[in-house]
Amino acid sequence: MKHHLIVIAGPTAVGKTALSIELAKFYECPVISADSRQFFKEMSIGTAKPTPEEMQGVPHYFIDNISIHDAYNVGQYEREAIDCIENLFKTHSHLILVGGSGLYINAILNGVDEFEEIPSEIRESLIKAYNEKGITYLQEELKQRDEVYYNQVDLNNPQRMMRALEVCMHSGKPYSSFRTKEKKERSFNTINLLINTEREILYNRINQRVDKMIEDGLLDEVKQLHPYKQLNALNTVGYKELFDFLDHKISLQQATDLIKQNSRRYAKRQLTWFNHQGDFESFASTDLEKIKAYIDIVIQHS
RNA sequence: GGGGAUAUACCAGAGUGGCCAAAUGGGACAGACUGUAAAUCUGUUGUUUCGACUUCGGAGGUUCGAAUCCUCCUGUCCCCA
Repeated sequence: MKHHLIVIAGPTAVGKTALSIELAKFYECPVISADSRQFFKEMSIGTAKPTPEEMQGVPHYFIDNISIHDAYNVGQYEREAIDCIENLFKTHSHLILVGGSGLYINAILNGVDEFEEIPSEIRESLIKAYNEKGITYLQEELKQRDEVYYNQVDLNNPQRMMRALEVCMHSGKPYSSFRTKEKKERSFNTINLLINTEREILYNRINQRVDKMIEDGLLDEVKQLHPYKQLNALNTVGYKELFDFLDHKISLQQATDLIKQNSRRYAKRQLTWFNHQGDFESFASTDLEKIKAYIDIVIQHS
């Protein structure tokens, strides 16, 4: 019988974590995280990482596995997580994948294309050139090196164009030639669940959770990380706003209001992703019994 | 009690006779997404059967034409008493 990866996706603060732990206890299996910010051991309160008490003894993978000073990316995550999953399936028939990072979940479900690691100097020189010559430089370079992708990308998005350019420059081949977008075959089945709720309820949950984070000492956590605020890992909702407070740019009240607002927007982006990029069965986070029933049916039919 | 200022779309705020359904910013809503992804980027935001129609505190007036000028009313703010 084929193994089953139960995938729990959904917007921030819907209750994915609690649900995943409930299911993990029921199926007696570990949880694998697909949350691009809970990887970092230095970030806990602001990422709503489950505490040891909340985990209730359920083993979790890809939480606290790296440092904010490490370079990390989806490709690496895919390789490591697939390894981890295949290993765990040797001793488990079910596994739970939970997280809100659409791209990372997609890497597990479908895989990302293979790219070589790009030396960081290439990116640095691109950033420098972009800062000096503006976005038209990136557009023109890209048109030269990869007209196919040039016609696909959002030409206003410097991040996307820089990534494409660094691949072109390093490999000598167009970025688009690597983008096969082929779905990878996996050795296990997946059961894709989207946890969602009414917008108003979700927003209330977000607002309350932000207040709770502040009560739980988010500001202290952020103070510790303040010296490293330029690191990419810390370009994160809940952190960047409080850095601005620590830098006397805004008040604490403004910062918490902004965290709430940016979290709401993040949630919306997540929903857009899951609604348009994947094939998920929707549930409310409180539908534990319905979810189990659904999982059973899917397993029986596989 | 006297004097002055102000009233614009969800909010802030431009516009001071026609080029105004009304700049800009914010918010909200919607979308894109393959190594920064909690990131990065985009679109819409009076109604509409897309021809038009109703808007700029309220009521009148001037004008070919008003968010813009005049009169009165209402609200808000400031100064003097």
